[in-house]
Formats: sequence, structure tokens, C-alpha cells
Amino acid sequence: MPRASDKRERLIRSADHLILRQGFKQTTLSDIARDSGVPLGNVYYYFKTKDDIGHTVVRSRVAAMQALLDRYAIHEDPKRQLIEFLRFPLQIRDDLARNGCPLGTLAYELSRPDSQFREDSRELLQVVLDWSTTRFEAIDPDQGADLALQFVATLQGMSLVANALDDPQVVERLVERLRAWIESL
Amino acid sequence: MPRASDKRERLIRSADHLILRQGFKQTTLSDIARDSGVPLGNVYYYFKTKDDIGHTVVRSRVAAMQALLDRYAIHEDPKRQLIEFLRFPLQIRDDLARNGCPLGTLAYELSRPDSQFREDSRELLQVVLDWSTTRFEAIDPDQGADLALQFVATLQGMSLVANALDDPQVVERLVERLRAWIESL
DNA sequence: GTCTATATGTTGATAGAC
DNA sequence: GTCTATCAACATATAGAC
Repeated sequence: MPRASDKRERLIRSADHLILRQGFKQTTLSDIARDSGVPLGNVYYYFKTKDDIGHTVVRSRVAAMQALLDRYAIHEDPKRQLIEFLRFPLQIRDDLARNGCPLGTLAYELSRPDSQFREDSRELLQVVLDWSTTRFEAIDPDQGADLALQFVATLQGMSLVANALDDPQVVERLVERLRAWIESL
Repeated sequence: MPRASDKRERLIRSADHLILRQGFKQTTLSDIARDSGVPLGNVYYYFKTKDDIGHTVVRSRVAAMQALLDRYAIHEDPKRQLIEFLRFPLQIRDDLARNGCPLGTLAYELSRPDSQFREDSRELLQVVLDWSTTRFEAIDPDQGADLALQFVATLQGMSLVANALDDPQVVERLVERLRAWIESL
């Protein structure tokens, strides 16, 4: 059994990178081919259509975020898990200001009413919402769902505003407010 | 002096409508021409380029939001102004779930690093941020700027999440939380 | 000012040699 | 599996008659 080439993986990495910076619609197969070093015509050996690439990038981002979230499950205190998680957006605040949230930008672009990507859009946010809901419900069983909703909405709005204003300090200021808010619960 | 035709206005209205539902990049000049009833070739008599239409739609949305915000200035109490304003997203919650926020979706799509729309993107959010900052500073001069930032971020995140989950109830739940939050200040 | 016809470039996708 | 060449459709934009 021959070792599979790494071309498919390279294509996904390039697509993910380019879609983050340019959006899905704006990113052409030619862009992806050039960036990955795979000839244009060869892309279709690995992906049936461009939309197929889109779905794959969505699954890749959801899986990456799920893996990241799982890492914070080592702390016992749910408050601690949530606060530790806030270090992540803070770490990548320059990228968030430049390109927006990898989940939120794609979810917003793909959630058009007639789109075949509506389910993908939902999954991109659901992964964080589910994780947050579990933690907030451990803190306050009655309001858990609403608290998680506010948490995720604030994070997403934070990235959108930071990106629109091109200002990483927006992330700093709102992460600090979120931290104080969680500790006050 | 002949009465100007309404074609330019019709083009802007169609563009605004289509961009809200499909995004700017996805919306073609052919789409706009068909929807407005103006022949494709004639579009270029009113707008030099497609980007020109984009800029015009941005200015139109900013102006519309500014006009809306001015209407809430009739109340004396700044808390009251902010709470009354929350009736707006609640009223259009079905549209927000379907298409997202007219300011946020466009700001997020146009704020790419190399884009010539970066300033437009900033203005789309700044109009609400400035208005909110004035009100929150009247409530709490020290934290006014941060409170306004949290307010706008939550509103934007609310629309993004409602749109991704295709659920107007997200708007209902978060508007209620925002209302309670403002009253607690 | 208005419209038809069309130029020009780009994009997603395919054919077929190797 | 890999790559070159290319098609067919679509997009922005222009030319030029009326």
C-alpha cells in the first residue's frame, strides 16, 4: 500500500488559510492551487467541486476548535475552564483584528438563506455554544443556556468589531470584561 | 431643469436588498439590473464601477442607522434611550435571523486586509459605537467607552449567532439580557 | 439619458496525454 | 496519480446607436 501523498492536506491548509483572509467566495481554485503548489487541474482529483473544499474546511475548523476546547476540560472548576479559554482569543488578537474569527467569518458568509451551507454555518458556532453551555450550566443550572449564549455572542461580536475597527485592543478590553463577568457569577 | 429619473435610487435599493441577502461579492450587476428593472448597460451611467455601488450602499446604510439613532435622542434619560433602541433589533428579529445585521454582515465581508473598503467597514460600526458611547458615558463617565464596546459587540454577536443558528429567539433572549444589564447600571 | 450588443477577463470544471 | 490544455459559463465593463 503506497504512502498517500500530502497533496490533499496541502490543499486543505491553503484553502483554510486563504478563506480566512479573503473569504470563501473570493478565494478561487487558482489561488488555492498556486498557494499549495498543486496544479489547477489536479485539484479535481482530490475534490469533486469547490463547494466540496468549503465543506472540508468547515469540518476542519470545527474539529480544530473541538480539540482546543477539550484541552481546557482538564481543570475541574467550570469557571476556571471558561476563564482559561479566554487566553486563546487574547493570544490571537492580532489575527482576529486582521481576519476576524475563523468560525464566525465563515459562518456569517455561508449562512445565506438559499445556501447549501446552512448546516455547516450552524455547526461552526454550535461547537463552542455546546461546550460553553455545559460549563455555564454547572455554574448556574437555571440560566446556563442564556449565559452561554451571551458568552458566545460577545466573543463573536468582539471579533467582528475588532476586525471592522482593525484594533486588537478591542479584544483585550472585552476579554477582560468577560473574565470579570465570569468571576462575578 | 428636468426632474431626475428615479433609476439611480432604484438601483441603490435593489443593490442594498440583494447585498443583504447574498453578500456583496455574490451579488452581480446583472442581479441588480434585473431586480431594479434597469438594463445592464445603463447601470454604468449611474455608477462608475461595481465598487462604486458598494460604497454607495455603505453610505446609505450608515445614514439610515444615524437617522434611526437620532430618533431615540428625544428621551432625556440615556438609559431610556438605550433601552428604547433595543426595540429595533427585536422588531426585525426575523430578518436578523435570516440575513444577519445590515451593518455587521457588510462590515465583516468588506474588512479584508487588502480591501479598499476598510474605511467603509469601520464607519458601519462606528456610527452605532459613537452613539452608544455618548449614552453610556452619561451613565458612567469612567467606564462609558468599555460599556459601549460591550453593548455593540453583544448586538453584533447576537445577530451573527441568530443568523448562523437561523433562530430569531436568540435575538429575543439576548435583547432581554441587555435590557436587564442596562437597567442594573 | 437610455438601451442593445459585445468586448474582455476570470472562474469552475473537464478532457485526455502521460 | 499527475499534469497541460482548454472549454463553457459568467462577470465586469465598454462601444456606440438612438
